[in-house]
Amino acid sequence: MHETFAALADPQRFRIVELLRSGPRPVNDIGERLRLQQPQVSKHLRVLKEAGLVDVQPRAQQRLYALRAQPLRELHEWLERYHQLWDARFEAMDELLEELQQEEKPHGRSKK
Amino acid sequence: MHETFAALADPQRFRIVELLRSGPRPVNDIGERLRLQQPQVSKHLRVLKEAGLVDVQPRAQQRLYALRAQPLRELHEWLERYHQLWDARFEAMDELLEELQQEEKPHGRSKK
DNA sequence: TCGGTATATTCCCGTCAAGGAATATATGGC
DNA sequence: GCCATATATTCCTTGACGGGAATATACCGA
Repeated sequence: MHETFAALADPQRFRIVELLRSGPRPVNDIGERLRLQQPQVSKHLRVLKEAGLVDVQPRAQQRLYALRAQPLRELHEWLERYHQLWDARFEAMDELLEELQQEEKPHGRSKK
Repeated sequence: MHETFAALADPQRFRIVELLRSGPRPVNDIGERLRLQQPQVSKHLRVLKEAGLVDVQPRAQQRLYALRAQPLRELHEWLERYHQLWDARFEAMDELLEELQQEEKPHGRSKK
C-alpha cells in the first residue's frame, strides 16, 4: 500500500494514471499528451508497474500500458475502514479522550 | 491530493494515521504506542497537518491530534471516478486501441 | 516566578528520487 | 542482416526527506 501511495504521490505519475483512466496507451502517446520526455515517461511507468498500478502489453514495437484495478480496489477497501469518520461526530470522541489521558503511562515503570 | 498521497506514502505516517483512526491522541501517546521518538512524531504530525490530514487541539500542555475526514473523503471521491474499471472488461478496450494507434502522430508535421 | 512536563524546532548527515542528456535494447519492414 | 521506430537504461546533478541528537518553546502547578 505504501508503494501505491508513493507512486501516486508524484504529480507526473498522477497525471499518467489519470490519462490511463481513458484506456491503455503506448509510451510515446503518453509523453506527447502530457508533454513529458520519453525517458521520463518510461521511468515513471516503471515505478507504476512495480507498484502494480499498471500492466504492460507488447503491441508490435510499442508497449501498451494499462491501469490495473487491484491496487485501486485495495485503496478503496482501506478507505472503507475510515468510512465511520465521515459521518461520525468526532467531537464525541473528545470525551473518550479523557480516559486515554489517564492510562497515559510514563516510559519508566513506577511513578517516582 | 498530491500532498495527501505524499503524506500517506511514508510508513511511519501511515501508522500514525492508522492509530488515529481509533480517536484523537496526544503526541507522546503516539510515540509510545508506535515506538517512535517524540521529535519524529512531531515532525510527521507536522506533515500530516500541512496535508490537512490531521487537526490539532490544545489540551493543557498537550496537543490532541485527530484525523480529519475531508482528505479521505476527497480521496474516496477521486477513487469513485475509477470505479468503472473495477468491473469493466478492460480487454474490450484493446480493440479501441487500434484507433489510438492511427491517430498517433509524429512530433514533426509531415512524414518525410 | 520557577521547575517540570509536553511538544516543536534546528542542525547534521545519509539516502533517495526526479529531471536532463546520452546511450542501449528490442522489434518490424525491406 | 540493416535501418528506422519505439522504448528502456544509465550517468549525473540537485533537491527533498527521514532519522538522531540537541535545543527551544509552551503551558501547568505551586
